[in-house]
Amino acid sequence: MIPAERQQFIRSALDSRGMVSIVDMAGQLGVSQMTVRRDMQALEKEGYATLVSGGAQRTGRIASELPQAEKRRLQYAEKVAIARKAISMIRPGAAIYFDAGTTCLAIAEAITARSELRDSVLVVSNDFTVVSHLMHNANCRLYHTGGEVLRANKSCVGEITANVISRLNLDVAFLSASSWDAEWISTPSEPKISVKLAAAKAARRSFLVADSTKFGRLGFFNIIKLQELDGIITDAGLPQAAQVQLSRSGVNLMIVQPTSAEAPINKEEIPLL
Amino acid sequence: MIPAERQQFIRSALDSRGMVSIVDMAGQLGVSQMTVRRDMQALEKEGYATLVSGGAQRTGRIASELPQAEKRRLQYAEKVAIARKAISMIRPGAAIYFDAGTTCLAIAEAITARSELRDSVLVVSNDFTVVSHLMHNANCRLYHTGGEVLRANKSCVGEITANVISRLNLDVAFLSASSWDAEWISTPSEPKISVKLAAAKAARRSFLVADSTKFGRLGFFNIIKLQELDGIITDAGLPQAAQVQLSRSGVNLMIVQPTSAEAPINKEEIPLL
DNA sequence: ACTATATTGTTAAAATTTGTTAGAATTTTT
DNA sequence: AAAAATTCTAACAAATTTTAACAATATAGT
Repeated sequence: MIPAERQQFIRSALDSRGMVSIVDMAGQLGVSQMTVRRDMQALEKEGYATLVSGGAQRTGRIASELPQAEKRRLQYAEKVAIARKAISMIRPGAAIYFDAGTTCLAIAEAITARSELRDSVLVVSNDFTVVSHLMHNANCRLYHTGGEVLRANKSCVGEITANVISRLNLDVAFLSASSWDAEWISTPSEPKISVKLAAAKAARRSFLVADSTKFGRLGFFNIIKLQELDGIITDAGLPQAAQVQLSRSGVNLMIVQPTSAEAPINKEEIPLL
Repeated sequence: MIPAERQQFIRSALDSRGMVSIVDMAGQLGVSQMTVRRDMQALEKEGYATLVSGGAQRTGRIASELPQAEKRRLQYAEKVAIARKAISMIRPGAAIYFDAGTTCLAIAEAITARSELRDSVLVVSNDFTVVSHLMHNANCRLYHTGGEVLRANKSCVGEITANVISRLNLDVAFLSASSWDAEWISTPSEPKISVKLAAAKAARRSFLVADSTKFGRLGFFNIIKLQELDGIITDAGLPQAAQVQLSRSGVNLMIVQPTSAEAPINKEEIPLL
């Protein structure tokens, strides 16, 4: 990966998140923090970002749009850690399905940081944000599932979506979930069921990727049993009791530790009048 | 492999990725890094790229974003006029297909300006920009066709796309074209053929919407005869001879007059997210 | 076939980029 | 306010990339 590429990655992260930390970028890009710092200095010189303690901030944006609290709520660090683990399941040239959601988006972003994967994989997704990201930041073969557009999710669901997926042969599918417990992945939304089922069936291996805050929540419809998946990737926030119970019931539980610190600390924002 | 061929390979890699590394290209092309470097120097001399550490970067535009925005400004008044006419073919509650392209985007924009249509119609499209616009600015039922993502167009094409469309019942389809003449709509891109054919077949009525500058251009593949469509909506720039010839051959030709009011002012960018 | 010209590969030194460290400065916690 | 943790700076070593010169190979013209 050449310097210009790395800086482009930081620019794109900056665009979608407003600010990024040095530790985070260094982890995702696999380079030293010093290198990231120097890249950010370059971005500052060209006026794209300004350095703040621990990272950089996109210029011409009000920080209160993406405050620290928001980021915590989104469990960003956990998602990056989950993404890092998920990436290790992917070999160059693999055919991958990404379910809708920010966790899967984090995996897609991680892919674009790896030049050996970025252009060799084949990606299918029902999520517009994921497809958009890969459309701009990778050169892999890329498919959208199509289907009925769900505005809230920026994704597609329903029979058409499931039908398209069911005709594919995939190496690995990453499923997201807004609710899961010791036994099931569930959802409140009926048309998502067939989509996730189709993806799990179409892929040789499928994994649930979901941060621990989603655990214990209950959707009205049960989708698939955890045992039927090839693994669950989640963070260490999962209660000890649940970890034991899941492991015992034969689930391949992968717990990741969010190493990279959170976003750079926000200096007090001066409200412009 | 001759030098010109190699440089073309690098050019196209540069087109789709914005930047490429020397090591990458040397590996893919099976030549020494020095040779790739010299090729890139040649590309730099002709102004196609600039050398950066470790590789080369496409000059000008950032990651293929300008072409789309640029296109949008082209023939803008004509497209708005065409859109106005197209809108008159749509009744509230209609099921509509929009082909890819800025002309169809203009129609979609026109729909969101009509409250009696905006939330009652059902829209299907293979264009991400069209879907994104309606996702944000309307509340209608909305479907994306899915399929293989064509980065240059921000749209989907291919067998999957055509197959999804073929299972629909549509009231009206608006087809775009980058090239058409007195007899045929044509395209240089093979996977677009089946998509347009499927849309024309799935819809009770289908129209070609294309500004007159596209007339007389020739794509390698002929797609569909103009007589098979229910109408052509184009602007008054179409040569008089062509107008006569088309009308005589039984084509329902609709000529619109772009008003000067529709000046191509800085139209805001549609967020693709 | 033979020479002239252009293209490609190889190498070594120069320049740049990157990683590592240790101490200074800053921010956060106690 | 002091202590602890983190982040920044600067300097140097290590790795990579660039440059430039030359040898090897290919191509074109006579």
